[in-house]
Amino acid sequence: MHGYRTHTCGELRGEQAGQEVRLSGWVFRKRDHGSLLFIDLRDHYGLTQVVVQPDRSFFEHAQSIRLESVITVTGRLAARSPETVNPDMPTGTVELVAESLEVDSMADPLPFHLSDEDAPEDLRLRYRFLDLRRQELHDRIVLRSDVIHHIRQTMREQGFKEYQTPILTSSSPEGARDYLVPSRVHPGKFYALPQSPQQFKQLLMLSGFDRYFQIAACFRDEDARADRSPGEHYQLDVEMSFVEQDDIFKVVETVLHGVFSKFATWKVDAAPFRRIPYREAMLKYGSDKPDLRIPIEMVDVTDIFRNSGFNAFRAAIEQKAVVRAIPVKAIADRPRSFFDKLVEYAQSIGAKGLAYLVWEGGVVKGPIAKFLKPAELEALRTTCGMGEGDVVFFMCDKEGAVNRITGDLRLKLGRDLDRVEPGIYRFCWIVDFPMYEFDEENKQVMFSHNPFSMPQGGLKALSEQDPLTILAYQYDVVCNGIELGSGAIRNHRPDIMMKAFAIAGYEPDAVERNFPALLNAFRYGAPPHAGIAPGIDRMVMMLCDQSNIREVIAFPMNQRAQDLMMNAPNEVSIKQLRELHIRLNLPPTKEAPKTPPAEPSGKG
RNA sequence: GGGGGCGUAGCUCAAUUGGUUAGAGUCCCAGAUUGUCGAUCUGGUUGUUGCGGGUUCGAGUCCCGUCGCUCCCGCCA
Repeated sequence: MHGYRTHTCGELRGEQAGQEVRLSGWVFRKRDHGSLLFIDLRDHYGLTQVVVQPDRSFFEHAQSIRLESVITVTGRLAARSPETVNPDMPTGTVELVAESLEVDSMADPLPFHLSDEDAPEDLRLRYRFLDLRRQELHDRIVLRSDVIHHIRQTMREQGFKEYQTPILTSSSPEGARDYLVPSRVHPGKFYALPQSPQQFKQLLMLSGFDRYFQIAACFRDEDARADRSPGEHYQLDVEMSFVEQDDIFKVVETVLHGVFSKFATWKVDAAPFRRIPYREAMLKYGSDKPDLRIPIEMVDVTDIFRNSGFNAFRAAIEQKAVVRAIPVKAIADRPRSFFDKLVEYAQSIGAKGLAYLVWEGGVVKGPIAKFLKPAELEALRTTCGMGEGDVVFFMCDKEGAVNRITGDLRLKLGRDLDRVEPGIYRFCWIVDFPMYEFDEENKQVMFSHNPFSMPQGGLKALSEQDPLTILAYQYDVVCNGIELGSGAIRNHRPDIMMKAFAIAGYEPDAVERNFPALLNAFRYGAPPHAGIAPGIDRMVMMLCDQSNIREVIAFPMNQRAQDLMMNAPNEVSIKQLRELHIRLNLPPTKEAPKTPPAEPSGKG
């Protein structure tokens, strides 16, 4: 007989009754009847009830075993009598009658209950190895593994091969903050962890590999959010040669539709996913990652208000403000407090105000109705599709502010009115992103996305158009209001790239210096290529219907980018620092600002 | 860097308007208990109310500061 187990804790059924079996696992629950002891034994696969009879020599020892200790039990598998069957357990028709019992590892009392959902998160993170024993989290990590496996399989089936790329590479000036790794051999020089394998995957295309994918670790030193883990995250990194945008879309639609259909119970939008130009998304949804489950679409009504009697809007429009309508069906019967609170909320997120009109009882009511002529009201009614009982809210401000605030209000209305379509994943592509945007802070034109994207119209557009009107072959895939991934048709022409960077204020030698490999490679025969990188963590998060990304990562860092279990980051020895030619220059600590800075030591 | 929320026993929570010695469940410890499956019953231990200061006759409660966690903004080509 095997030393630890003949079966797992999840597989025994009535058919094996009478057999001699051995199980190993954790003591999940104990029910001590004094002259009879039940132990629910748990492993990765399930739960099996062990019975210890009072005449066994190890009975008292078994009574004293603490929860979560690891034991090995040998005995005869017995069918339970009908009245003692537990229909809630897959193994509920049998139990293991212990003939011998070995404690492999006695557990200390736990810092929190494994059954308890509400343990404080810092405690869960510090004892993540315990937290991971909890069924829900355990299942999510298993699901993550299954999702990744399925993705690899689907990509292989579509003709892709997985290639690895370096983790220690060089820092590049664009994008997020880099994680840096000092070089011992080259004093004063640093490696950077890749923010993504962007340049490597493009180089693989230049090397002729044609169809690349990788479940790639990406490292960005940026602050966390609920859906953004600090430190590292994983992407399904994809790159293809000799393709057009639609080829990328088709591959991604196959993967995403496949994964979401296989692993989720919700319905999934059929491919091809809806395509929405960036400008249209910003107007209709106030966002470049619209939640299409909410049946509210904004409408531009600037022209109707341009010459109206509502002076507040008219004056603002003269100062280049726009007016957007948020039409909402069937809420005229809401109490006054509903509207007051919404106005208050709008102001709290930066709105100057929130006007609205109510179509009720055959007339138009609301704070601004008296300023508008019948023809203007009629125009608003038809433009916004208003009927009896409907309400339209108006927001007037500069376009950026209007988009941000109406986009926020749309999400809030959808949630508060319970109008988010349940049980479905609504996918879309956002396409035609602008190539550049104007950076108000530095008063200059900058890339709005990936600088390696191909501008629509190529060199001609770069030479002749106002940069802010140039679109890029740049696209995002979005699901239920969450950006799952971003990609682009790459710019494989050095001449176009130099021009594109020049517009964003980069001298040619600066471009050469920052991207030497890629630019150089482009001069030796570069295939047109394109790619994308959907986020794995976010995918799994959505499949589990979790709002926090830490819930789908086995060993996540906390919001301040600390691993509380491993105590990372931590101090290193002076010897290590000396080898790296590094001397610390620490800021004064906050607790004791008056004490002089400690000797730059870093012991540990 | 900025804003919001939270912080009471190992864990989950309670504590009237600022008013007695801060309670309950769970865990843990001891005992009882032969069919439970969140077993049950009896008894017991467990507190710098995050920390520091202030107001007050009196602070878990009010005020100020600070620390920690978290959500958001900035940031995330």
